[in-house]
Order: sequence, then structure tokens, then C-alpha cells
Amino acid sequence: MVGHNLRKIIEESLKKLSLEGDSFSVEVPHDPAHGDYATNAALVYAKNTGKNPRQLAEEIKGEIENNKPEWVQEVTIAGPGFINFTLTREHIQKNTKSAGNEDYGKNTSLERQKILIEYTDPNPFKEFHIGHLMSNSIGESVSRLLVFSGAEIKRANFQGDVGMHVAMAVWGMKKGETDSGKAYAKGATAFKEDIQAQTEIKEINKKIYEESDPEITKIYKKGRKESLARFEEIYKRLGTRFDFYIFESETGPLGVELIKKNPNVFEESDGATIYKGEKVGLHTRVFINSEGFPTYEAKDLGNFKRKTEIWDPTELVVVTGNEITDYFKVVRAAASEIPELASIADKTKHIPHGMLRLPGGKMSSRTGDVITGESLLNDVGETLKEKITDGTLLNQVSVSAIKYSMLKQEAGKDIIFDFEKSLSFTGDSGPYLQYTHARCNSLLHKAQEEGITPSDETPLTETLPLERALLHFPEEVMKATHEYSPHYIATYLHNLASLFNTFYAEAPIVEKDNLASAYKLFVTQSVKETLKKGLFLLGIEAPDKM
RNA sequence: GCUCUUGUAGUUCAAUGGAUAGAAUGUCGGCUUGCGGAGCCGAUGAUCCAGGUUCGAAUCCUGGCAAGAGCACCA
Repeated sequence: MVGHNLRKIIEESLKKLSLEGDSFSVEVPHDPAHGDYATNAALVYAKNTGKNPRQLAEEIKGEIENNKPEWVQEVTIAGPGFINFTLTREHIQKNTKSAGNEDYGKNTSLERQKILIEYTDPNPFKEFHIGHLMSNSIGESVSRLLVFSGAEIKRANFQGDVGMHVAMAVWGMKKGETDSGKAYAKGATAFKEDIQAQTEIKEINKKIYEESDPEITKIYKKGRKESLARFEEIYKRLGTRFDFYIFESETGPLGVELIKKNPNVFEESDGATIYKGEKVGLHTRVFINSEGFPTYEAKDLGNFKRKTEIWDPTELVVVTGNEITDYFKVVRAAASEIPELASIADKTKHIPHGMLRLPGGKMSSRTGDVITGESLLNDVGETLKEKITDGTLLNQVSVSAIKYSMLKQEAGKDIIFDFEKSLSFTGDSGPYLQYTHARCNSLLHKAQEEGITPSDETPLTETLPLERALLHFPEEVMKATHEYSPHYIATYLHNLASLFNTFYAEAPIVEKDNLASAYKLFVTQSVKETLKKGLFLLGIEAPDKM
């Protein structure tokens, strides 16, 4: 990676001037007139040494020029004391060539890491709503990014198949409701409003845990199976697949066992077993309730253990809604006090994603007033039907519109989700990127028909903005991976596609007996590959035609 | 009440403490029957308020204001 190599050269030069210790940046200037890379090293060190920044920049520049690598064309000083680097035409051209390779953009920074990533986490008997779609989009993209950086990863999906929410749904089903989502909504409402129903639901909860009532067990098992089968359909459409499914019904007992084995970590209070988070600056949470059942906290504790049993990862990543950020800290704190979980608890990265809010207010699954994953996919498909007749393509474009709208902004912040505005098919959108990719493909196809072969020999003396953009793909991948932030990829791809479309509109690309045409096609090929790879990292398909 | 997160064009989002704050959308005006118009070009328009730190602040600190989330037997 060029930026990385430049940093080394700058560091060496600084060392010769006895400048060490402060961190400086190697960045890509916004304005191409400022070169391909820039550093603020002189500005940083001017502060400590009391020197004039421009003068210090001159000194540093002198040192850099003494062992300037052959791929650097020019080193200049500009503005308050930035040192700008321009790469040689040869180097850029070579890079444009490698951008067409399969490995371009990959790195080995996470080699030998075994990362177990948990995401999506829908609950059987409840709707798969757009919050789960969000977790899935981010989790899938982060997974692909981690693999791109050399990590070995496994995907896990943790699902609440027991607990009060399930009891509510089973209660609703017992009352004749067949759809599990609706049954849950009915049960949840009754639980709040009707004391009689409340007692019944608690009773059902107990019976599910104990499997003591054949009728309830039957309803439960059937509902669970149907619910999980429905989730599988959605995963298929989204292009995601899991290595492990972990259920609360199995982690509950594991959690309880851990709690019993570590009485020094937990306390008894009002008949419940709690963890006093205050001792580490957090808050108290109940792990086993006064009726003796594990709460979500205990199940999640068991989840930590289950994850180490099934694979022995070196690191855990968990993608969930940001509403549970503080909750998660408490469970993790408890886990790190338990000897057998301590090391993995400390190597757990929580990626909170924002809530999806409707312009009217917060979404609630309690009342059944939700946009479900299926309904969203179907509604989007409906609006595209006039343009696309092929079923597979229809799904690819729908999914891309949805995923891109969720991934283009920084994870963690809430998304105001407005069907009309959020799902764009033009401009900064998934379909725009797919369209650009298809357009590249179509050009290459046409060239082939006309017998023109792309060539890396170029009559161009100026670097194209497109080539400069291709140069930075590996750095964006690196940044996105280590910050667990797919939105860097989204932003990058939109910029790349936009540059390509401008390039496309400026002058014809496919022209016979034209040296420039052959090179333009060569660039087109690299752009196509990079778009495809970038879309893959977002979990989006890149069809050749659309 | 306490804790955490977030305030950027009309709207939805970008911007490792750096150079002229970028896009998309909206509105207005253009794009020669020509490689795919889901496209391209132009115009318009923004850092919540008040202090502070520094060569330099949307970004860091303090105080307001506003929105969201969490805070004991739900998940």
C-alpha cells in the first residue's frame, strides 16, 4: 500500500532530523492539485520545536528527496506547511493494471485471527423487522471485510427461542392466532392489559421451559420450526449464511451453571441473582429472576461460553442495536470476572447500530406496528416491477437498494427511514452502483464485438481522476475493516462510479483504431472489477446486465 | 433524576484537528436522433447557541438548548 510505504519514508527522514514521537498523518488530499498524498508532519513537529512550519517542511523535504523512491515523481510544499507527494505516471499506470486483479484491495493485517461474528439475532415467534435487516447488512459486510484482511471468520446467529416473548406468542396461538408475529402482538397487549392473561402467560413460560404440557410443547415446537424456516427464506434473499445457530434454550442452562459456579461474582437480592455493575461503574442487572429462570443476561452469559465451545475464536464481534450498549457492557463485565470467560470477554467488540426510526416516531414490535423484512423487500420489488421482469435480478436490485441505504451512513447513528426517500434508485444508491457496473460490462462487451482489445499501453500523459481513485481502494478497505465501518466502502464506490460516469459522458470509449480507446477500455475493466469487489464487500450482487 | 449517544444545505447523509466543508435528493436551467438517460453538466443552498484550547476547530474542552436511547426480575 502506497500510503503505508510513504509513511515509512517520512518516518526515516524525520528520524534523521531527530524528530520522533508525535503522530502525523498521511492522507489523500481532497484537491488533486495537492498531489496524490500529503503529510502534515512539518506542522505537527513545528509546534514542539518552535520552528517555522514552512522552513521545517523544507528540511524534511530535503531529507525525503535524498532517498526518494523511484515511484515518487515530485515532493512539494504548500499551504501552511503540508508536504505533498505526486506519484509517477508509470506507477499509477501499474496500479491501474493491478486494480483489475482478483487480489487487489486485499491485505494480511488480520492473518491468523479467528473471529466469530454474531449478527442478525431475530427471535423466533417475533417478526423479522427492519432492525434485523440492519444488523444483518452490517454484520454481513463486516464479515466480508474481515475475510478480505486475512482473518478466518465464522458467522453466528443467536436467537431467543425461549422466554416471556415466546410465552406471549404461544398464548396468542392458543387463542387461535396462526401467524406467530400477530400472535406475539396479541399476547404482548394482553399481558399488559389483562391480569388473567398475565398469569396464564407466566404459566406457559414455565411449561415451555419444563416441557411439562404436551399441548403447549406441541404448539411451541411447531411455531419455532415455522418461524425459523421463514428466517431462512429471508437469509437466502439477502445473500447471507450462518455457520452456527445458537439458541437461548441451550445457553440459558449454561449461563445458570456459570453463575452457580461463581457465587463470588454475583449476589442474591429480593430472591433474584444479580450482578452489581456499580463496582465497575455500570449498573445492576438481574441474571436469574426470583422464579429461578435465567433472564436474557444469563442466556447471553451462556452465549459467551457456547461461542468458545463451538469454535475457539481469538476474537468476538457482536452486532446489535445500540439500545443494548449499556446492557452489553454489564454482561461483558460479569463475563470478564468469570475465569473461563475472562480472556474472550476482553476480546469482544460490540458494534452497535442505530435504530431505524420512521418519520412518525419510534418503531415498536410490541404492538405489531412494524415494517417487516419481508414486507419491505416485497414493497421495493413492487416499485421496480415495471423496469425489471427477471425475478432474480429484481431481488438483487431490491436488496441492493435496501442494504446500501443502511450501509452508506456510519453505523451507530439512527436512520430516519422514509420509504420514499430512503430507498433511492438514483444518485447515491445501490442500484446506481449496479447500473454503473453493468454499463462497464456492456462497454467491454461491445468492444469485444468490434474486435478491440483493452491495452495497458497508454498515449495519455495525464493521470485520470479515475486512476487516482483506483489507487486508494486498498486504503479504504483497510480503514473500513479496522473501524468496522462499511460506510467508507459505500462512499468510496459512489465516488468511483460517479467519476466513471463523467468519464463515460465526456467522450466515446469504444472507438476503432484508436490507441486511447484501448487504454480507456483497460481502465474500464479495472473500474468494473473494483466496483464488483466493493459491492461484494457491502454484501451486494453486481449483475452484468440490468 | 442519573448515564450514554447525536445536533452539518429544505430533506437524508459524508468529512484520521488541516488546504476552497463534499455528496445525494429537492428546486431552476441545459445535454447534437450516436458506447445503456437508473446517466451527464451548471445554478441554488449548511457546521444548534455561547465561551475556551491552537498556527489551524464541524471535529477537542466547558456551559446551555434540542432530539434519541438506557437505568431490577422483558428481550
